[in-house]
Amino acid sequence: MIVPGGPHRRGRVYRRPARRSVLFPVHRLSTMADAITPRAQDYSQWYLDIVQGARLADYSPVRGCMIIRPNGYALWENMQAALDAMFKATGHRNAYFPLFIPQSFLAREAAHVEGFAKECAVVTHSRLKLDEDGALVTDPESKLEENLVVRPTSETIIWDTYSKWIQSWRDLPILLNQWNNVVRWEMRTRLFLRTMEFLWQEGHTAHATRGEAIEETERMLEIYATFAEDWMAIPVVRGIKTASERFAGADETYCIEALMQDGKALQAGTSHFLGQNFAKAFNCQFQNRDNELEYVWATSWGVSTRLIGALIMVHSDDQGLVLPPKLAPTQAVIVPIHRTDEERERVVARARGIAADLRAAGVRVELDDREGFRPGWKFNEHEVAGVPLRLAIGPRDVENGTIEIARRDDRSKTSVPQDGLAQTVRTMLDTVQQALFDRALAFREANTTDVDSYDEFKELLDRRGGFFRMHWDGSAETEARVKEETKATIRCIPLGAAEEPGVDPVSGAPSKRRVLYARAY
RNA sequence: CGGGGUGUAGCGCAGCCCGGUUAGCGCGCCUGCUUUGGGAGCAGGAGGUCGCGAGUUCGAAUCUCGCCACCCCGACCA
Repeated sequence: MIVPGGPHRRGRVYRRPARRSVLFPVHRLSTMADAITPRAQDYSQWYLDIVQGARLADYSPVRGCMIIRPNGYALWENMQAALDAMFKATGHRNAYFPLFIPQSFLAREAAHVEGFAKECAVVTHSRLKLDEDGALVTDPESKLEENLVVRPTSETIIWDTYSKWIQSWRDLPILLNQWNNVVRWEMRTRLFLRTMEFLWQEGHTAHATRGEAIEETERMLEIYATFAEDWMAIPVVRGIKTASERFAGADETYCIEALMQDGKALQAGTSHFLGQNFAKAFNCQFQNRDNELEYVWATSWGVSTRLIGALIMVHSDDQGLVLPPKLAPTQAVIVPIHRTDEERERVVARARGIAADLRAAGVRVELDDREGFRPGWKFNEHEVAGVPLRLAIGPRDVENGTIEIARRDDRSKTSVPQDGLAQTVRTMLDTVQQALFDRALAFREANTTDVDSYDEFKELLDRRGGFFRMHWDGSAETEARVKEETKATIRCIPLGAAEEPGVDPVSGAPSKRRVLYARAY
């Protein structure tokens, strides 16, 4: 409802829950006002503290939506740049399709309707008016002929369009991508991981053959996996979803799954082989070389700002955010240290020179010469923000030709010569990037367990979580039973795993292979 | 939608039981001085429709009723 005479704003949405001071007394020292809740104490609060502390996002006046702050958006821009280059390198072009979709479009593909109907924002009117009491209300006169749905994804409007664009095999393939926002009306939301509106990219391709479409689906999955591992430093399992976890309207859903530090899985990207489902729903046919009419084969694939959530949950620690250098908006920050004005002048002059050298060498560097903040305060701020390297330079360093480099990931400090610094920094950034991946991989391996007994599975799942490789008989019933009893789901059937006949420990039925189980976000 | 809780300064809270001047405290913010190699100290200052609306009362943050919002737990999910 709209409150007359003022903006509709009543207190904050998503009030930060009170710290559990009864269970965990938090000694809030005056100097530690923004302390991050330890990860081991309360993982959810730790996550929220990092998002707030690193200024990645803020809450919105609308429940379930978020404001992405400059630090968070810069991260997203770096992700976009890397992914976009990979999409272009594989022949894709960007385009833009509208936010609003005629409601009737959603109804065309049966599985699609079922999957999305319950979470659509619907536009029914086109204007507001003031009523007798001066309150702003929707004008009943402006009711739309047909409701518009705010896109939860764009398959329908895209396939309506493709059906107009495609007549001949010569029109294929169509390889498009779009960077946009979508809305899914979620019950429970969490910053970055699940919000009602989110930013993502959605690729939509049209192909003449089934084989070509499957090849595309797999190619894009591999791009996502490469991006996750090489850029985000997050090891992922490539796999195929079971029927129950499949995208609404897909014949096959491929995914990459990552393991978070609390032992829960996160789906980090999906690539769908849509078969001819949307082509049939939107009557999209082409004439092949033999002059026959055929339905077009489709794929779609996407990753979202949820990746930022993954980044946080895989690498960060109790000091705050930890970012992989390749995606960090600022890769190195220089903090000058000085007492007197004279010292300040000399130190900052040297720091400027160093910053220029680093910048020339392609390092994203920031010189933090703000006045009114003490070095220790700056150290902390950049640490919470996840800047991979911190360079501290004081009067002694200026004299000695040295500089102190502190690594964010392992918090080690070393003093190095200013000579050849650009090379030193670049090498260290590479080292950090690799170290983050290695650490995440070691964690995942230590938390991936082969289990052959349902009891052992349940016990380990409760005790420490992680990925479980367990035999599955392939039935939806067994899958549903495990979900019901343990809240764990089959994250995927890993690709490229050797067939390994065995027995499903849940049902006792024979199984062809192990699948990956976990509790998931 | 069911169960539990909370609304007091930008943030975190006290005050409410037992009504009584100008509603406090910490952090943050502003100004000045001293500081500056790991979250500084002192002094001064700004900042409030006590969620909203009725009622009781000489008097309501405090008592009563109604409403609203949000949080947590459950059913859906990139």
